[in-house]
Amino acid sequence: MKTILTYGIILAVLTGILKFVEYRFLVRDLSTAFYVGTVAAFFTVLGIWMGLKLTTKKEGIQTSSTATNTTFPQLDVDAALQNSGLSKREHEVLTLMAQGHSNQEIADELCLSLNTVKTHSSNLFIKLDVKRRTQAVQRAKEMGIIA
Amino acid sequence: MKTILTYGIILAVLTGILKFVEYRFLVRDLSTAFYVGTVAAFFTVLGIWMGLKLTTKKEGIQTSSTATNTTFPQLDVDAALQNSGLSKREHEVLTLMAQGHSNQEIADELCLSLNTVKTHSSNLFIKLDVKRRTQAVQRAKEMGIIA
DNA sequence: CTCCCGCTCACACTTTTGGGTGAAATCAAC
DNA sequence: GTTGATTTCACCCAAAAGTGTGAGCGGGAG
Repeated sequence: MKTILTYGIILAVLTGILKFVEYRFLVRDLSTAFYVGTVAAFFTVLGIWMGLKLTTKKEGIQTSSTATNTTFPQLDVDAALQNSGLSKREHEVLTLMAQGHSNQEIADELCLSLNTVKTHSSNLFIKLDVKRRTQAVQRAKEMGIIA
Repeated sequence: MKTILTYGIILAVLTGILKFVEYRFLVRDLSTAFYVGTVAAFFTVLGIWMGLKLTTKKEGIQTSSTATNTTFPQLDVDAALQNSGLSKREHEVLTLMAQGHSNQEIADELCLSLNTVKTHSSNLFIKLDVKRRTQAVQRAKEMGIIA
């Protein structure tokens, strides 16, 4: 969540830099091909970097469907949440649950009470129609709603 | 190897498209900002896609064991058990554990006492260096010792 | 504005899980 | 024949997990 926001800010800053470079381009009359190629290469590298960061960051946020991605990863996450029938918080709990964390650890990482985590887990168990957390992880992986 | 070549070809094709778009840009006199922004966004998405493809390569670890052997099937099983460091019973408990069963259910299916299942699970936790059953399932799947 | 839903938390309770110790039988190996 | 690993089980205890109820709060829909 916070990371995506960070990437958004970085992207905005880079767009600003782009404008500046563009200004210099118009003034100094550089080669158009060179300029565009540089921009393309730069943003390709940026994209690769973002991809690396998003995939290696504790598995917490996954795009999960690379083929249909046309804009930004968070839209994919939202779509995954909606078709899973789970709320945002429940999905977060489930994700950490699948990483082998205890309820207490989940509570600490999400800054919640242990009771709240229990409530979320109970609710998502009902929604996933399971009785234990191991089954929930299994089901979630089958449905592709977690990494 | 082949993937890198594929990406190179894709990149070359996209560069060609870029040239074409550039030509259209010079002819039709579109907005420079819009054009550059489009290129930047496009290559950012491309980069993210490449990053995802390049990083999510080694997920599919095969368990093998079943299809290859034609003479002595037990050798495969024994080999899997040995390189996992688990005993036969511990592996059975782990397998059922990964299927989301409770200790009581495992005890029923293996015709064991609940205490025995607990003993086996505790021992396999130590051998897998984990503290919870969810982590054990995770680790076991990483090691490819269960389905 | 009211109602519903999601998020939060508490409290009490049961079940499950995990840790520790001990111990008996078996079986293979040295 | 002793040793070590495995399998089996018991008992107790603590922690974690799960269930049920109730309740306050904030946002979005009607």
